[in-house]
Formats: sequence, structure tokens, C-alpha cells
Amino acid sequence: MEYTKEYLAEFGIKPSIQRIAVMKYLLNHKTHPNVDEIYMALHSTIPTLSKTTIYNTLSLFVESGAVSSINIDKRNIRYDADIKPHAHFRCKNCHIIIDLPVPNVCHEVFSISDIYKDLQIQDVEISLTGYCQHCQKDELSETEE
Amino acid sequence: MEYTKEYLAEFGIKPSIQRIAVMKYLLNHKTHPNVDEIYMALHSTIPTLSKTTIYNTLSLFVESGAVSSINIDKRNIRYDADIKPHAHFRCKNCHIIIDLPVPNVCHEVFSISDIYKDLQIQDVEISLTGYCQHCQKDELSETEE
DNA sequence: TTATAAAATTGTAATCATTACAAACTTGAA
DNA sequence: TTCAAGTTTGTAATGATTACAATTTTATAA
Repeated sequence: MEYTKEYLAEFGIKPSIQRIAVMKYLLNHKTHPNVDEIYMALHSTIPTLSKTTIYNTLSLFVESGAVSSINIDKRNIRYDADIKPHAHFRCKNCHIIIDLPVPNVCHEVFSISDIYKDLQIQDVEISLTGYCQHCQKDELSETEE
Repeated sequence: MEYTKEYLAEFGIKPSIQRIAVMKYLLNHKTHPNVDEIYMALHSTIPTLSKTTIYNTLSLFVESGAVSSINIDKRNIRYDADIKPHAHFRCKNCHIIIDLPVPNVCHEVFSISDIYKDLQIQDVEISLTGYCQHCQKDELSETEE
């Protein structure tokens, strides 16, 4: 609680019951939840909590750099309190999203290469899709998404 | 026309007026169009064309591997006939999407590294966002998205 | 403490891309 | 020519996100 407050402050975010709850949830659940999951988890302890507040709060977090948004799932935006550079893998079958390390050299490409020198790059998102360990498929049968 | 037909055949896609038109449009417009742009461009020459057909057709193309879908724009899915590995940059101001080369070493990471050996990786999407050459910003004023 | 303005939260309604679905149309093989 | 499978079409439904205005909370200063 106190920690979360200070954590938000580091990003210039003023604390509130709702903001602390959302941030705390993200810090404790590195499962890349979407708005609905966050709402479901919190509205029992904060009955007045509105979904709009969660949308507002997450937008604020993302703009402040405290949280990163993940577009790997076409259905809905997912959120991640881990703001260190890393990639994500999404299983087409069970939809789990797994964090993956990426060698620094791969990230450095975007900041060092001459090719990109005219661009002001702010975010890098690396998304892999396929089938996870438990959902391996033979190349023949391809149905789901 | 004949070329496009053969191109589709390479991916096991049976031709039709609509499929050829959509594929031809994508091959000639490497601007990462969305469904609406494709529809607007084509429905004057094919007045009966339905938007649903474009959705169906693009889904088929993506599943067949003839086209790749790009999730860099939260608003809508974009499509790219360039299926060779490359990255995309999206400007937060003018929303242009630019193709970027990525060193092979960076792509090879995902196929070679031991870290990913349990995963059956099918697609890799690398998305950068920020401000393009013409929309450079000083770090202070941050508004749009 | 009280008054007041600014900021944050809330609920409802609107938006809009995408999907579901069933009817109509095309195509190609028997 | 017939028939079934595959395609296309239009309409309706879905559902995540945003717009917006009203209410509540917070911070500030008299």
C-alpha cells in the first residue's frame, strides 16, 4: 500500500484508492490482465468501482510510463506492470501470454542503427504467436485462433 | 490479373473476382491498409462487393500465409502483402506506418535460442511507435495518440 | 474551519470494428 | 442438367472502448 503509493509517485501519479488498487493488482499479477479481469478482481473490495475508472487509470499509467499496454490479443488490450524490455508469446490455443527475454543486442538495434535515425522511437513491442508447450500441434490440423 | 491468380494459387487459395481484387490491391498498395480502405477502393469497380467478403477474404489470406495482419493500430487491423520478416513503425501523430528492416540476427534469435525451444513459434511481430521524421516532438508536449 | 476550484470518479449512452448467421448466388463435378 | 459444396452478400448482434455530464473527492487559501 505504502509501497505502491511511492511507486506511483515515481511516475508522477497522484494516489487514490482506485489507482493504488489497480497498480497493486498489476504488480501482484504479472499475467497481463485485461480491463475486465482487473475489474472483476477489484469490484468486490471496492464496490463502487467503475469500469470507466479502470480505463482512465490504465490510460494514465501507460501515458506516465508506469505500465505498458500489450496489443498481442486482438480482442482486448492487456496491461503489464513489467516495463523492462521483453517480448511476449501468445498461445493460439489456450491464449496464455508468456514473458520472454530478448537479448539486449536485439533491442539495441532500434536505438543504434542508422536506418532508424530519423525516427523518434518511444516504444518497442515484440509479439510472438504460436502454440505453447502444452498445446503443441502437428502442422496438419489448423483451426483455432 | 493472371499473375495475382497464380500468386493466390501458390498459397492454395482458389481465385474469385473478389479475392483477386483484394489481393491485387494489397500487392499494389503497400501502405498497410485496413478493411475500410480496401472496401472504399474496390466497391466502385465491384459495386456488389460486401464488407463481410473483405473480412472473410482477409482472414483466409492470413490463415493461408499469403498476407500478414498487423496489430500496431489499436483502432483496426491492418494488412500487409509483404510477408518477408520486417518491422513496423507507427507515428503517433500522423499515424503513418513505415516498413523497417530488421537484422537477421534479431529474427534468428527466436528460432535458435534455447529459451524458446518449448514453444512452437509461428509469427513474430515487431512494432515500434513514436514520432516520424515530419512529426518530431520535443519531450515536453505530449498529447496525442 | 469554510469556501471554492480543480481533479477524479462514476454511470449511462454512443461508437465502431468485427463477427455471426442465414439467404442467395456461383462453380464444378457427376 | 442437376446437385452439392463453396462463396458472397446483407443484416443483425457483439463487445471493447470512448464520450460525456453529473457527482464526489481532494487540495488550497481565506
